Amino acid sequence: MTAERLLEGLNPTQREAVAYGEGPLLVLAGAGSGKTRVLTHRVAHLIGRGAAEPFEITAVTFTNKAAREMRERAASLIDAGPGLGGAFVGTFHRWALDILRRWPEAAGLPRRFSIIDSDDQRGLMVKILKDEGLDPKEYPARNVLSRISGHVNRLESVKKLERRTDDIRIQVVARLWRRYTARKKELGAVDFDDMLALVLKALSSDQAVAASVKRRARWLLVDEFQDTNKLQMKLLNTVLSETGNITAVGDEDQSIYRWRGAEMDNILDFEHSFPGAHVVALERNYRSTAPILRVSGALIASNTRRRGKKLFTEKDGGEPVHLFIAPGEREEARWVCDRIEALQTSHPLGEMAVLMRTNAQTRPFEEELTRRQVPYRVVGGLRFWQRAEVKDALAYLRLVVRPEDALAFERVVNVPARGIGAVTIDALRSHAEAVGRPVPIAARDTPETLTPRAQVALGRFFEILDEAETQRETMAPADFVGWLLEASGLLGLYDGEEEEKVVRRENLRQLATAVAEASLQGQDLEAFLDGVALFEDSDQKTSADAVSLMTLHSAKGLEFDAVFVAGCEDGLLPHANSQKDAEGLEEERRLAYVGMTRARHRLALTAARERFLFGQRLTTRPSRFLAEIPADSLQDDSDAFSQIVGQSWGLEAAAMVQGPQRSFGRQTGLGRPQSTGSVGAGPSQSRSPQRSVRGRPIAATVEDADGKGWRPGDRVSHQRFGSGVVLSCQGRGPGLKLVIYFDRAGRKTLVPTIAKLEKG
DNA sequence: CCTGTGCCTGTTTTT
DNA sequence: CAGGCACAGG
Repeated sequence: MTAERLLEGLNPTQREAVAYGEGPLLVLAGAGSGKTRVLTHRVAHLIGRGAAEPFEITAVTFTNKAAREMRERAASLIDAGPGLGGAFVGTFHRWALDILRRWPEAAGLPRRFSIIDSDDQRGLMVKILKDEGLDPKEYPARNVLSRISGHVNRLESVKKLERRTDDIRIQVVARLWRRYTARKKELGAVDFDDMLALVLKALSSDQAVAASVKRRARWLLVDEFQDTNKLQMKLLNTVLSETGNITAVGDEDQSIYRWRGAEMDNILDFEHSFPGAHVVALERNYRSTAPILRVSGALIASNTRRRGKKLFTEKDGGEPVHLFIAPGEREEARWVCDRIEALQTSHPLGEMAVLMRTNAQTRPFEEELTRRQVPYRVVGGLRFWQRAEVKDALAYLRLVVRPEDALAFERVVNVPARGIGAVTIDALRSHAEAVGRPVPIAARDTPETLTPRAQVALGRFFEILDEAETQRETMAPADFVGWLLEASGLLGLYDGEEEEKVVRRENLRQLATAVAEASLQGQDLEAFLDGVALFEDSDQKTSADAVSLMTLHSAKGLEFDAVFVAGCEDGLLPHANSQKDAEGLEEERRLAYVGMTRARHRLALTAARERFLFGQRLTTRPSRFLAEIPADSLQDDSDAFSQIVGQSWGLEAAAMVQGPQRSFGRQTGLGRPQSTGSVGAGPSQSRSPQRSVRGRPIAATVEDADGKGWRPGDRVSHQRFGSGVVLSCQGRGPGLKLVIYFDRAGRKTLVPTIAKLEKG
């Protein structure tokens, strides 16, 4: 397409962004303002007007989904085929991995290195903790790892940490960090953070590498800029050309990865970091109706950390945003499904989505949709590649590709069970250490310290691997995978007709299919495994006509005709773990905003007054976000009872969410007060609505030292932690401890008399 | 050395 | 409710 044609059909601000010349450019792209359009057109326009050769363009995104879309759309504009004439369009991690695979030695990596996922990371850290004799409760592996990750992403060194001699815990983390780094080096493995950090290392240690990468990044484009962290920012700065041709596209209102190190300052202070930067704001929204924009705009206006922009639409009219407050999560799902079925006549199922804060929330929706035989798909969630049987199969493949892969070896040397247990593995490890070689290589010596039985078993295992090596030469990749699944005995593990086994066999079959597809696209096994490590989904076009269920995080960048944001309850959205500081709360608000702005025509917000949490039925409270939306912008579809209740539960109550909160039964006078001062299972308890737990025994009341009765489900308030709900009671009398889930502070265990707990 | 059972605890979001 | 983990028995 010619350069002029590319500007046609764009609005003035879009055109300005697309046609802008050299130097830093920040495009503030509100939700639905044509961000991808601008990005892809800019890529095409750079080439079309002769400013750039395709291979001088590097465009990075955060998700594979976004990368794929950008690639496809750009390809259709520049008619250079799917290869984009050599332009790089992909995720940060793919970009990094390409560099590391090409120049591993510049980054200090072995020629063949492997990538470890978060499970592997955890496994390594657990071992290190054991080794150090540390209490895993005091130093949870995941926690330690996320702290390390935070340091890496903030460009902080171990040395800096070690200087913090005032804090023993920090010292411990520093030591663990060192050991973790050393362990990865031994294994020839890199984690996600390493990928980016090591590219930085390669760029600074090797001028030739730096020159090559920089040449290809002469025009640098960055999507979702609001989610970049310090490390990524440094990386961008390092490869940036002298003319500073960076195009950053983003929206601070959609920054949702603070927990992963995202620095909103990168977008808020862009002009400061890149002097002379040109800023274009895209505020015209093409996606949503006016009511949807009004509601989402009202919500996000409560945030303080923003540059501030106001989206507008030229579209008139539109369905009002609906609100539905259900008695429980089953009813919530039922209502949503009613709506979905009603909308089905005018919208394809693929254009509808139910969005929620946590993955666990999909359950009732899946059940309800299944019952009604409405096709759905869960996006993200328990990932295909993360399933145990798939990871086992991948471990075999990794061993074939990289025989020295110790992690893969240890994972499957005894899968299926061959009589190689912990004792044998330990012996192999010490032997490996003695000869100074990786475990899987050293294990070939079949050391005599092993029991005869283990020696034989190990021999058989290596026979399989050896044969695999020969088979691989003669077979097509997919056939080879099929053969390996059979020969390894993995498939045999799931013989039988039980549901679970059938599913697992099916998953393994799908893996083989994925390999076949990859090889059709010219990928060999190595490339396939890399793609898997980066979570690149093999299912290219999930155009299936099915309702989408997914988290708010996964929904970013997508759009649907109809969107349901479910679980608008305090502690869930905003999530209890993110309410400790104002920053966390603002991010939750952005998350809700992202969800709402996915909708084109219809948006509904739903909540449940009771919900299963920690295996118990608990009374919930409304999301404070509901109170931040003008009531006249919402159409309350709750049933008559819920509407009365909703007045206090849903809207007014949310407004006073900071203060002490009474349970809904009391406020409305529809239920009886909950066991105030009364002890034992009196009649009042079984009559109040939230007590009637579906077919489950009603928890007994337990007295504290003052004779006050407590039991699971009671709402309580605490001076510091605010309000919450009792999960369980331990002991009685003076020794009574209550496990409480606080809406804001999360889970705590308290002695009621000491903590001065109050009811309500 | 493997497997099964029962207890316990923890539950956010993802490249 | 679920997954992880420790322990006991085969």
